[in-house]
Amino acid sequence: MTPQPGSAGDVLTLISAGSATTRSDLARLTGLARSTISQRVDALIERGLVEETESGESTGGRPPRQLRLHTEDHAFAGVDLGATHCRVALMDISGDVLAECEDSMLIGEGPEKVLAHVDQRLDRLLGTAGRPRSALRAVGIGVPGPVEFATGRPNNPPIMPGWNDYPVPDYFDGVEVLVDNDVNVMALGEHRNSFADAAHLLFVKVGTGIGCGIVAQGRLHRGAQGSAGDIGHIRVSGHEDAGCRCGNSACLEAVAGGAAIARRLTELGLAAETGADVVALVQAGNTQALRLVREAGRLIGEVLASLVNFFNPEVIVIGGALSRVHEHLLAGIRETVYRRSLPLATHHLSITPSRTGINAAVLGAGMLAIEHYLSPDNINRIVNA
Amino acid sequence: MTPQPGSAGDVLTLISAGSATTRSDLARLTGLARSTISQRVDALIERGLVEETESGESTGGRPPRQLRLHTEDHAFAGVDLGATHCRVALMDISGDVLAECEDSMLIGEGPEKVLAHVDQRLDRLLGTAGRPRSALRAVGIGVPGPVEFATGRPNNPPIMPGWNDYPVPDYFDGVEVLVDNDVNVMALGEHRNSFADAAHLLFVKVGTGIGCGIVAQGRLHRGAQGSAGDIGHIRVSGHEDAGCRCGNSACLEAVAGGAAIARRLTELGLAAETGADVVALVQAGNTQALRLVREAGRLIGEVLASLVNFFNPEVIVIGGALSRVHEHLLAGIRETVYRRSLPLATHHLSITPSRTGINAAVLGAGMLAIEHYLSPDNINRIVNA
DNA sequence: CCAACTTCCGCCGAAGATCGAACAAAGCCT
DNA sequence: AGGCTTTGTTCGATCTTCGGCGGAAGTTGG
Repeated sequence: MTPQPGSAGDVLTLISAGSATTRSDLARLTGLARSTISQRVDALIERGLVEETESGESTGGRPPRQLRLHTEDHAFAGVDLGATHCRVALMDISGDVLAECEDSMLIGEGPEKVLAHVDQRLDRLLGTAGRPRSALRAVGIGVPGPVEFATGRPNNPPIMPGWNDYPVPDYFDGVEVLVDNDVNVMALGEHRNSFADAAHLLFVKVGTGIGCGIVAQGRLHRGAQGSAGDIGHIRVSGHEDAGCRCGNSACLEAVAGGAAIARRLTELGLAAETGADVVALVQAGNTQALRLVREAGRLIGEVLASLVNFFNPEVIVIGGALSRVHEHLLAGIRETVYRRSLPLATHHLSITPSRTGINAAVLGAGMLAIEHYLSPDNINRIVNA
Repeated sequence: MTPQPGSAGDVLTLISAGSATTRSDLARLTGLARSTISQRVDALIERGLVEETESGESTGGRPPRQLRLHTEDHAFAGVDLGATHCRVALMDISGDVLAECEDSMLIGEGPEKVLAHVDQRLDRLLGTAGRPRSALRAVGIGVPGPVEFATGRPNNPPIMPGWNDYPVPDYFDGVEVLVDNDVNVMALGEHRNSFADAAHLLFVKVGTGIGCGIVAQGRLHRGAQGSAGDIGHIRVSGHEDAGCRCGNSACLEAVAGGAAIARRLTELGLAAETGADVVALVQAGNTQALRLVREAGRLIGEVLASLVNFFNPEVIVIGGALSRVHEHLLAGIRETVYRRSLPLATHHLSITPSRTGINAAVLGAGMLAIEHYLSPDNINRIVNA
């Protein structure tokens, strides 16, 4: 047994969160002696996890030496797998993107083909960024379906033929792989990049379908079976005629999802198949499409009103393909939520479009990887190795 | 500054959770050396927090000395304040009830009167249990309205005139006081006493109104403004004519709460004013009442179906006055939830009546107090004092 | 019944970790 | 220039933890 750890991990957590940028900060925040802090910081610097930059501003005395995560030597990746696309971003340990790429790709081709594609892209991005493969510490992957997070196995995903129960992390070796639902990683990405102060956040993805990622107490809530946030099949009133692929009727997704709007537009004689087509029509100023999007917003708002009463989040972020026309979507959502939710819950609630936009998923997947690597347990393991 | 804490709190947490009953258990679970554990346990014993009982079963060698929380010397109280009643339970540090009492009492009489009543009852119970007032370490109070938990001030409670913003903890001195919504403490009580293994639990109280307590990751989720779980004002479809006191229509509470059922029965010519009257009619075998309760179950189930998709709990517990006729209520709830929620979410979901019944709130309020006192930070403070 | 074995637990020296004080460094202020 | 303030390092004292040893207290097997 090694003697006594000495938890350098807690110190690193404060540095990575940006709560502390100097040794003095750390001493104040942890209550430990300055000498102890220095010792721990030295250990982190020696392991290449932290670096000193030039001196900062003096506050009347000796200027403090700034500390930050050592952004060389390590790399992390976020992978966003959609039904028809694959985006990969290589990041340094602070979450900054070093290189990224996007391809169209069919997830239905099965795990081996898709993951081989991902692996190849990882190598290319590492080359672009000039880092060796050995620098890659962890990879986060968001997939369009339910996943058993602990094992990284998709759990009966409806639109991922061939992936059921496939152990994704086993495909890669020498690097830790975390797999989660795409909406969850989008919620994480948006929270960490834009709303890190919010304790409770909902990320609503409105695309072909509708899903929701939940951040509670700053952490992802996945639920008992990892199926939390599946709001696409919540019933909305007054649409009993709308059948859904899940077998029920009046599901939110079946009346307000991108596919549903496209279908309605088709019935009206307009050419629309996907959410993207709907967006194009709205951007072209088509009033029918605009009306339907706003109406979809109201329906989504009806469901969100319930969830606001139940969950009482601080922020609701609207993302996904249809959020490109978020003015109209948000108008409908806000209108309904503020009318139907309790004042106490809505008083400080803000409902905003995604700031990270199309990057929400890759960023979130990368954060999943980085936070896993920076967890105090893992860092103590590294420092005491 | 004191030298170095030495976190005895973590050890105590394991003992109080029942995860460890011997020094060896603790060494195995924490990974610390046996000698270190012994030292910490000694400190806890010296402070009167832990006691040794007689030896346990041998497993082939010297039998271990059993450890448990020292149940003398400390006392905690749980208080359940309702609109018309006051229940107080005195507990030892392990959560066992030493003495309890119940009175009718009108919360509308205002905080001074009500809290004086509570204080007097506390003294009486302490006398019954033969413990001095100084043994009382913390008190948890559940109140029928929203509370700012951090400060213990009710937040515009609709049925607690005179209590708005009243600093409840300040009324008591020499003892820590935690105030929370009654549904939250009921959820905590049910979780800790009956479903401690469940990570995510919902407690639905069906009484005059309808509310929900949320346990996520084993901890209460209160939401951003402390208003989480307010499901009584979620809209249900097909009841737009039912006006609610909140100003909206078709609220769950306005169509499925005890008061709403009573009103419907009155319209049918039956004498019923409160939820208790409804229960009496059902127990007397009245088929109209029975039908309405079952129908209320279906409406509640409709809302819960949405929440199951969203939150994915392991357990839903049904409590409150109407759960006395839970067979009929549950039938309606189960029927709807299993039909309307996704299979992945319902597969391992159990929906059960409250096991702690009328005691849920006092027990939960007491647990709130005990867990506050046993939090590692607090224990380390005590041990290093 | 006794010896060997297993498990539990306290004692103690050694190895770390942490602290606090003293000191050096590096800027600001007068 | 000299004092003040804040930062960071060095160093001995103190505290915590470790791990080995031996005694305690059972079980198992002959």
